Amino acid sequence: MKYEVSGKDIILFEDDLELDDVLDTGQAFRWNRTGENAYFGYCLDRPLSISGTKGRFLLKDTSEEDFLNVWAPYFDLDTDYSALRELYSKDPTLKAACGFSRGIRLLRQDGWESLVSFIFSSNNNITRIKGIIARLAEHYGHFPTPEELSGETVESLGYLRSGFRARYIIDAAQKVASKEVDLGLIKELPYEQAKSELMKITGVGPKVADCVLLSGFSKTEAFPVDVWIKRVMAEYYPDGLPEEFYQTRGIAQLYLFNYIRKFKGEEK
DNA sequence: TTCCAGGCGTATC
DNA sequence: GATACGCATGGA
Repeated sequence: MKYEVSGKDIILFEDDLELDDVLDTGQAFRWNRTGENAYFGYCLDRPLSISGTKGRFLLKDTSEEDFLNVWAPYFDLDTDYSALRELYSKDPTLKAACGFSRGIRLLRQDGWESLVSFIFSSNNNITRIKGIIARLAEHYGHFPTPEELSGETVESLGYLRSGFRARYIIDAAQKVASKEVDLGLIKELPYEQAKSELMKITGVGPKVADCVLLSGFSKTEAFPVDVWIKRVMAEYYPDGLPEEFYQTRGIAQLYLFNYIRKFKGEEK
């Protein structure tokens, strides 16, 4: 990880990163494009303006402490994505996907924020998901805690216009606040058990659970299967993904998802 | 008007 | 355990 401190800014040097590939592809829903290769957004309640491309990035008005404690983990800067792409390139489809969007990384988000976000993602589109989460954070003046949300009702959440998902969010907040679903424990549990725990929440099925485990709990074995990935699997992997990718197949999924959606999606 | 959006819960077999 | 269907909302 290479970086320089420049006054109140951080200059980051990272070849395996493009902001459009990580902040605008449905991994996280709290980033808005402010210009070419420039975004403003949040990790929980920590704001950031970030811009740059082709190996050089500017993180504005932050501190070295926040960079090392918040943003370096968030952008997964300790993981060697060149090595991962080299591994994936043993497979022709993944090789094409890796070449298509080289700037992809896994965003390691907060577990609770990730859980809320992906519950809202169910049978929804990215624009609306972002709108719902923006209204939620604006309403509270910060990203609400499980305790705060557990006191809400379907009626009191009406302003979100989140439809049938409102009751799912309340159920999630209540179970997390009461530790019926212990997010601290989920971090420690192996993938399969962690998935079962999350699925105790109404509105969390296999796909949402995998998204949350991948993004919110760094379980890279989690492999979210949505309609797009179903198409990839049917067309390219009728016998399943090669076993050698199992441990990091969630990251492989990010490349495949972006590839099929942006590239194959045009053909429809 | 109809269809769809990074699914899930429920009923039914 | 597999399959069909409804679900709130809003954009195309």
